[in-house]
Amino acid sequence: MVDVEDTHLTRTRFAPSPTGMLHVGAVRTALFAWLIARQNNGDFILRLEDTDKKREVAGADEHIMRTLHAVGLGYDEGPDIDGDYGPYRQSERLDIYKQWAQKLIDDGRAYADPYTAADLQDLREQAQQQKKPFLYRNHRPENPPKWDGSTPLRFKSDPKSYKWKDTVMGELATGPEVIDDFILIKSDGYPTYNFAHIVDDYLMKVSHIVRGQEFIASVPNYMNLYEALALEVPTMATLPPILGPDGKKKLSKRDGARDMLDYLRQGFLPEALLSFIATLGWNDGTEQELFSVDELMSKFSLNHVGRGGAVFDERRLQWVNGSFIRQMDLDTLYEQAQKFLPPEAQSFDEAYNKAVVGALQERLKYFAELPELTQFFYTDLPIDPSLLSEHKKLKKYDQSDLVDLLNTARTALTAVVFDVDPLQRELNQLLESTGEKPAVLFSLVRIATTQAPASPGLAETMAILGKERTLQRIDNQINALKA
RNA sequence: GGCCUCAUCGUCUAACGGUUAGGACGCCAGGUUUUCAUCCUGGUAAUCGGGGUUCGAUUCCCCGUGAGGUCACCA
Repeated sequence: MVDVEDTHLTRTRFAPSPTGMLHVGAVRTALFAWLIARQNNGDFILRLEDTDKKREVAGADEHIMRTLHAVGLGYDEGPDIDGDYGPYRQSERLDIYKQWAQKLIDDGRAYADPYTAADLQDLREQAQQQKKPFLYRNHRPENPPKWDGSTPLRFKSDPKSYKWKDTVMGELATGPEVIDDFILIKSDGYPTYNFAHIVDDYLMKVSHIVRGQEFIASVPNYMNLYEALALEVPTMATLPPILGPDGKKKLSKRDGARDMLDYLRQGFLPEALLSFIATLGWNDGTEQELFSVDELMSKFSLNHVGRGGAVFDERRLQWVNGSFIRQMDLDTLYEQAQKFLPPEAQSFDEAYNKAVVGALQERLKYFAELPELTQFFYTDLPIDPSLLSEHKKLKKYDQSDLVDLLNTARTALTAVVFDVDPLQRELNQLLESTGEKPAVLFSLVRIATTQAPASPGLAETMAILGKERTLQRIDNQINALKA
């Protein structure tokens, strides 16, 4: 009995080859596939396409799995998560491909390639000289030898026109001239992507194929093979490229395509990363700019994915990440940010560190900025005379005036409870009693207590630092000024 | 070169043929009793070109132009 539920189940896959790290482009492909599966209560599969032993990079498989988990794109089946359709590494499915290849041979739809590499090279050059595209099928051998696995096995194509619908790209059409006899199994016994992914997608019951547009030119050939194998063609969604900063070429390592884990290591939030990446090509038609994972889940649609390439703009990512940081509650923020605090933070208690993180929440773009921004909370920085001498207001004051001002402030502060509100009140009081503008008085005290070019609000900063250290630092500044 | 695809501010993008072409990032200016940041206000800036179709084209069609992809025993 046919299980109707089962045949309609949405199953998507992410199928990288383990040749290196995962960058934005790959993660976006994974994200979209993951979203479709999740919104339809379906399954998301990770399949490792490790059929090119020459390009394979040791450890890349682990790296890929780690990245997906870290970024929150969990999969239901994969090399490290058992499912009913494994194994999930193509190198472990060689027998399966052989069987399907044999079926094609038996049907007269596959044959041994008798040419040497040099032969092929010659044929290609001939074609090039005639300014014609090279088609292997024009040189299809009349009596190919029986395939013994020592030579490539080729698909015997059936050239024809195709018209198909791509969920993202729309109606697509090509003529028979793009159909050719491609290699199914290489002479090393491994299948090509072109063959293996079709077999696997069928066996793994994949319903939607989401992939980059570099494959679009091959789709007609895939259709031809699906026909030869009498398989139903899954829904196809072809994503536009993610471009480098020049807005032309596809983003590459050369122009800054970074390992997704780098962003995590730098303190970008997984959810911010996903929100940003999703809007590289997709939007929900409204003016919403930021999306939680739940919102992506309910709002995402392949139909709203644009067809043109999108430039990856890291400044926008920073803004997105900062916005997510600002939305977090302090406990969650602290939990994720604490490991980015400078090493000195270890000798302070949690309440203190949490207060520091809280003070920075309004100005953080990503956590790796934390050490630099919080230095003065953890160590007494040396007096930096340039902070005063280059200050646009303070540089006009005599050192003795500054000393007087600091002394006045110091005295007033001595009697205050070091909490934000009392401190702020006292500071305001000082403004009145000294008749100074905040730009003078507050700047002076702020510089004295932090020795940093920037810091959170003065009252908040002093409250965290505490009375003892604040007064000590003011004294240090006074002494430096007197010397 | 053949084939396929794409084209709105610098960038991400919105606009079921009718809008002063909208929003966001960035940048600039001003504001929020200090700095940096946040936040608020304002400003800057785009429909690749040419033809059609239409009362009316960002939108539909054609031709250019530009860009990208592909034409592997890589995926």
